[in-house]
Amino acid sequence: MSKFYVTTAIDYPSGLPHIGHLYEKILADTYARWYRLQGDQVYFLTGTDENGQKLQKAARDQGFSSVQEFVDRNAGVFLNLSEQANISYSDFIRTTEPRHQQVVTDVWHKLWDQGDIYQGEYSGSYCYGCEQFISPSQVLHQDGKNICPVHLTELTELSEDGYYFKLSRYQDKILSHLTHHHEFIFPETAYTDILTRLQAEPLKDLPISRKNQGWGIPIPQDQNYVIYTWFDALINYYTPTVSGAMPQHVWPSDVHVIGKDINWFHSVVWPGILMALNLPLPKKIFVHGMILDQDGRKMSKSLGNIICPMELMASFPLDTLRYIFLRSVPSGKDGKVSAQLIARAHNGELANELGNLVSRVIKLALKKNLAVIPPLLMTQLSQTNSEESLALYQPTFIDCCHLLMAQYRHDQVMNHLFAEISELNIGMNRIQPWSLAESEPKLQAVLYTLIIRIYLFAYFLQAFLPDTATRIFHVITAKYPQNQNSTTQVKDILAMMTSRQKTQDTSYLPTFYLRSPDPLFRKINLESTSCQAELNAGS
RNA sequence: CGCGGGAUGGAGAAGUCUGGUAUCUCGUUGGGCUCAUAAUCCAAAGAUCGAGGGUUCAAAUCCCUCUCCCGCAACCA
Repeated sequence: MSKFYVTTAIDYPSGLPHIGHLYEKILADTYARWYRLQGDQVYFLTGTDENGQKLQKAARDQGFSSVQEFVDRNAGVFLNLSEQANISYSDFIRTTEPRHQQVVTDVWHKLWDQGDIYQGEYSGSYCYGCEQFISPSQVLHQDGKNICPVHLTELTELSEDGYYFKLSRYQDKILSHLTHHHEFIFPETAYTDILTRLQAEPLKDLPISRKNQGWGIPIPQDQNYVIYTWFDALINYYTPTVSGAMPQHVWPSDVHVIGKDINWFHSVVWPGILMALNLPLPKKIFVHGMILDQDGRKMSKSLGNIICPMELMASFPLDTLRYIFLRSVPSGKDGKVSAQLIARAHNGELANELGNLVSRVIKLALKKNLAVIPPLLMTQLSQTNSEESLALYQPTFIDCCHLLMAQYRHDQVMNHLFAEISELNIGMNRIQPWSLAESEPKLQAVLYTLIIRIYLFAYFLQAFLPDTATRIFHVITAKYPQNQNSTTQVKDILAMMTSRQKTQDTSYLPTFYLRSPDPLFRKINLESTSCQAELNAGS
């Protein structure tokens, strides 16, 4: 049994969750569920990034006297998002927790002792209004002056003492790791992006301290400073593996699921820190795309096209949202999402194709007095197979899914899975089992084939649409020849099917018990459907 | 000349590396079936593959130029 450690980025709770937060959690959750299904020991970390001056400022602006109180409240909102979305995380980390502060402090000591952290002077454009240095990329230029993008006032050129992480020392190692591990960053575009930037100019050391204004993790030997948020935030992935929440061997992580705006930190800065600590690097940085609005524009407050995840979840079943995020948004690329697109997929692909297939198969069986369907002899089953080309099972199917999941192409796995549904609908129309008499063995053979394939489909669907899978299992239950638990049984069946397909042995196949189904997906009225957020946008 | 991605039937995408009758989904139109959630199945119509030029027997695909859209640009997290 192997382990699988997946993380999301930790959310910065200065504001409310947006649709990207939900998307990222659903992605990570799907991989967690997938590997759990394979029997792996899965660790799934998500959480909140609670340090930084921006939070302190947000708390003050919103009239909170205590930053901690503000942070507690907002972290609760994000925790609630994960709960509402049924995210199967195993640990929720908050960077203000003592366990994290302890690990960060230890890391600081180690890096300081070995000379990877040093004191230096930082100079840049400082804004007294923001009480911080403004990044050169954000500074506005007007009449030869540097202007603060927030306050629109002139910036002051200042220099102050601070602490630096010697990132430059690891330039060659990072570059070498990237060139030798093409698979380190997915997708390709995110990989080349980082690589070209790394090759373009030498790495600069990273300033990792800020003036202590009463919020943040203090620098152990210098209480005048706190640790720069990014430096402590990245370490969150490592924290649970040394603070006892997870076994130590869980590190290195198998995948960090992140958005592209923070790719640099995860693909360059984080490896640098880990190299300095002499720790193995994550196996993969999975950079997902952005959720865009119907017109392909980034959602932003100024455009007024924000879709609130909570309202989305109130308007649509969770599995419908997962379906859109996992299938319609291509893995590693941007994708468009709108209430209309969601409703269309819900009614078409989910209700009409999947929901209706389950319904028509079961109702047909019940009508033919076959509420209990035992497996037939293989000669009878394979007759259906050869004459009507409706196979009991396709051996390449599973290998294909595994391969694609390992390549983080969950969207293509969804395509493969739902191709099953299409094939079964087509096969059923071709064979027309409703015209067969109850007494004909062929009827039972066709129904058995249809049902076992829906059953296996539902088994894999558990990673993607867990609620739907559960409801399919509710109407199709399987009883196995030996009394083993069903999870391992399905894996056994698959193995058996692969190895025994050409033999006559069907003794390992389960008997299916059917129950009259409620609709898996109720239709959504396209006209009346819209999210409150979209109404607000006035579109 | 900062870096990168994109432009393909009405809509959304695949194909581009490794040139060779342009594919899929939705939508539209016609037909079939009646087991099913007015569902499903079959078929048809519809694209000079962003613009221009070049290489080639042959270009969505390779080369050059241009236009438009979108990200990123490391001390904001």
